[in-house]
Amino acid sequence: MATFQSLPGFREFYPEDLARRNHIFRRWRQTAGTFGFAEYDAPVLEPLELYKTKSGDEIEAQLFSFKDKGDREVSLRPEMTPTVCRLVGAKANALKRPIKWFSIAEFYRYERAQKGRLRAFYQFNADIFGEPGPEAEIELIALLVQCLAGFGLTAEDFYVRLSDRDLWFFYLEALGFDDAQARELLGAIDRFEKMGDDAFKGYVEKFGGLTSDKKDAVLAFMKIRSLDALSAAIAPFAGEKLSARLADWCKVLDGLAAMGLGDFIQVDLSVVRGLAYYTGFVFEAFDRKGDLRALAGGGRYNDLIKKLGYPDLPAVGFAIGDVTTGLLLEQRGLMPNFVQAPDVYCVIGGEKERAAAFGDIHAIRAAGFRVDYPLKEVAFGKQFKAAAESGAKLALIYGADEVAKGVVKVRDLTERTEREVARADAVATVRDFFSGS
RNA sequence: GCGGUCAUAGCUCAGUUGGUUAGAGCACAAGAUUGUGAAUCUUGGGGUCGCGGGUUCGAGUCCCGUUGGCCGCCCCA
Repeated sequence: MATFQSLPGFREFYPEDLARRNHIFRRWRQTAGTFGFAEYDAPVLEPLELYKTKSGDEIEAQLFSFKDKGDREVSLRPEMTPTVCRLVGAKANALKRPIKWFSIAEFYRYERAQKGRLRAFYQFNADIFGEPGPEAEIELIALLVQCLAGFGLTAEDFYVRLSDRDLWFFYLEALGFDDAQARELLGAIDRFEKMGDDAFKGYVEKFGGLTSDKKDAVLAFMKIRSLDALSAAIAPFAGEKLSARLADWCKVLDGLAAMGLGDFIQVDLSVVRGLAYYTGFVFEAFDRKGDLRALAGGGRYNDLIKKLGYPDLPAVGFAIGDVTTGLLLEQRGLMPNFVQAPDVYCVIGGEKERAAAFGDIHAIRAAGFRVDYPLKEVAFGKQFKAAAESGAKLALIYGADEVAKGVVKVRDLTERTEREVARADAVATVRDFFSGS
């Protein structure tokens, strides 16, 4: 038994695992490119203060934080948002708007690992800065959908729940709650799906009770699942603010529908997101079966960049995790089986023939084809077996007879046919074979 | 941080009321087989039975602790 293990919640990527990870990353990167997002990267290690400023001192319990040799308080990054806010904030006045950026990076959180949730994981992050209108939400939610649909997932497999913290605050204010009460209630709503009525215990303890008619009003708002129901619910409090907000909602839903993505979107006011810094639209992606935790989450955070000490810059963004995405793709049979098959496998008679084969092997590789061959002298029978098992389409046979004649035997491993070609034509023969197939 | 549950070969697992030197299949390697394909047969390497302690003449098996995995709670950027 091995003496050393990887740390809890950390993964090791054997070649097959890395092939799956790369498949996910490749699709994300390609999709973000088609949406006109530019890729960036940033340090893995950051000053601890960056996260405390953004999320409060309590966050330290969830961080991989420590003191470095220069006595600096540092932390491995638990998320990208503060970092990207710094990058954008530092050059806020020099960057062309809208700023559309994405990254694929590893993050670290000191928490108990569970299904779909590890201590080290990758996220695709996408953000739009400098656009206060709902057009940014359309663009980002469309990107989110395509980052999952690109794997072959459909509206049967996952959906995006869309909600709005601004509307919640308007509504709760109209019901007579102050700001502190409203924030506590949003926390309760966030937990309600899991805990039921117990979710309101914290509020009752803090503010000494919740009348049943007000609680019913909150629950009713939370159960809203359509735009019609939403506009009906806020109609009694109609005002300029609310009608403008409703217009934003129409814009987002109409825009996504015009892109053909209507089936992926579900109005769902029970989504509020745990974090306090979200300021408007918030959204989360889930699998339809509902046996996985969230696939992705995001929303608008217009005040955060200013809070970190930079110019006032509106922002909206989301992140998709690699763990849950991978689980869903496995569940739906959408994770391809990756085999590292060579294009060509060389069968080599003996040490004398090896030199001749080496010349061709290198030339064919230089021409861009994947070539493999046995490193040691092996019986012919074994080599043919190895050639078949390798998954190569073509075998090149360098036996004593062929080398003496100045030819190489080319065997089509699928058709089980073979012919001899002049050694000088070996590269051209391989190229022709693969350009024709 | 809390609770439940599990841990035997690279993988899946068997291992009797505690009893000799811990097994099988798959995988890997060698041979049968020095010129043609996923077969077959033979053979081999691989285990401090997660780790530490205890009970016992004797522990993979029973007890305690610990580490790790999985599931749930807290949290979820």
